[in-house]
Amino acid sequence: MSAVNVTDTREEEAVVTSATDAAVNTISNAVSNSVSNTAQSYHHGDLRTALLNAAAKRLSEHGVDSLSLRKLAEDAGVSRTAPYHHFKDKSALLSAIAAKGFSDWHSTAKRIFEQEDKTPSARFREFVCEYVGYAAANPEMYELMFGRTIWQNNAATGDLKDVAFPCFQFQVTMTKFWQHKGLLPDNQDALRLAQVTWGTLHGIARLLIDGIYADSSHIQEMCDCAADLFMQASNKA
Amino acid sequence: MSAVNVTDTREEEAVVTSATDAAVNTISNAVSNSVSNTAQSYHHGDLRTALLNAAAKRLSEHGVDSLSLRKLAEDAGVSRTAPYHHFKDKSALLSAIAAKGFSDWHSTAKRIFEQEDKTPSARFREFVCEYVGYAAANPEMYELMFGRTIWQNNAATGDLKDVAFPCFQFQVTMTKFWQHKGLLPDNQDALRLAQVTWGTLHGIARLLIDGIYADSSHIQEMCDCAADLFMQASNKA
DNA sequence: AAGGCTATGTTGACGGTGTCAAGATAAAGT
DNA sequence: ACTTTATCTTGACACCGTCAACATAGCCTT
Repeated sequence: MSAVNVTDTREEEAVVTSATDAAVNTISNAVSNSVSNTAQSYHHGDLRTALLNAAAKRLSEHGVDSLSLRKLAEDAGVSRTAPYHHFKDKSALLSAIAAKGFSDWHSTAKRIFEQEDKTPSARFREFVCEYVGYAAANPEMYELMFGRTIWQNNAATGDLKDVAFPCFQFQVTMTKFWQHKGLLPDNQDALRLAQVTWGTLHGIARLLIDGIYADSSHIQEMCDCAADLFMQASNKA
Repeated sequence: MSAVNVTDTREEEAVVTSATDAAVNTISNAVSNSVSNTAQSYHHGDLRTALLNAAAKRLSEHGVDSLSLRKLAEDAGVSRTAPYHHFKDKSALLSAIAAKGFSDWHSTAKRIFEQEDKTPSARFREFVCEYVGYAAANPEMYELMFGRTIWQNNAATGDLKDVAFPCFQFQVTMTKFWQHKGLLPDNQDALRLAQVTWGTLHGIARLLIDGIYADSSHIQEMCDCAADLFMQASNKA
């Protein structure tokens, strides 16, 4: 890799190596960053989104635990502390990724919910399957979105809350609709019911993701069982 | 604390400090370890359980994220790598703590389930509340037991699985009983139903612990709602 | 009892992490 | 043109898990 003769001082060697890395990474930036193709020397241009992209990639490929600011900085061809000019700390960066996840899921949920050509019952069932399916298909993203990493100690960013809360609210909206349509019992408070139904999906998703006493070959059956259970409950009320 | 004059070599200072710590911790060991009360110089005596105790304490007080082998070793008055003679790695130590948690919970579940003087319905409701209550009261332990830290990549120790699986199995046993008593729908496979009911409790617990759109002041209502839902479902079947 | 085996404890070292402080550079506003 | 501000840099610090090599002490065999 390096043609530099080995010196006895480690500092010099380190400097040379890092300079080489920087050059390599600048090239890879030009390739992956479809915007600018001339090598930018000092300022990156759009480091924030570059970091988020690199993070999303690493997240899906190597899991949330392998996300380090240093690696992301290296991916973006930038020094280790550069990210701090765009994110307060690691948690803030993770929050930003999760925010995109919530935004995406919110859209998906809306799309499913608003399919006028299907019966409410069919949509309800589809929603259940899609929810658990999304979690099982994107375990790392799901883990990040709903894991304690982001939410513990009220560490969630304001930005994150702004995106996540409407997503939660939508769950209540749907619950009310399903209650109205007789798919869910009408004798329960909508908020509580939303928490419980969502809790069920969340719980199933986590048991699947963590591989605790449930495996992905039974997703369909578990979803059907859950949907049946809820819809059966409505017949009594 | 130390009357030793400050020397210019850090190594000496470090040695002195660690020796002092060892003495202090030996005393505290004698207090908490009811077995031996004479100061042991080199060998700890029962480091394994001392580590587990220290871990349990740190876990409940400062959370699972603050658990480091180095701190635990220091708590036990022992050098940083000593724990490796009792646990393969950090994950193994965490597994051992979680195993105790499963064992404890298994006992609690059994006790609730086997109260002959109460109706099955009352016991079911109590079980739901106790489950969520336990999780909310011991969030860090619950997080450790059911979090991905231990289970990801099939990293769970054989010992852990040996304790956890009977715990899971018991959930199925109870489910069958409740189905038989007409508290849960009889037209569903017991395993699936166990996964779904447990998933519900698990999901509610996690939403509460992580503070996601649910807070602990509504535990009772949420548990009642969940119990109602399940029991209502049985009336149709 | 002597000697060796094994369990247990020790320091040293390595590579990894998040984060702060202080300085360098370039862009943007005056 | 000068200054301010945003961005990026290296240096440093305190942690972390873990391996390797060595020290000690208890136990077991002869």
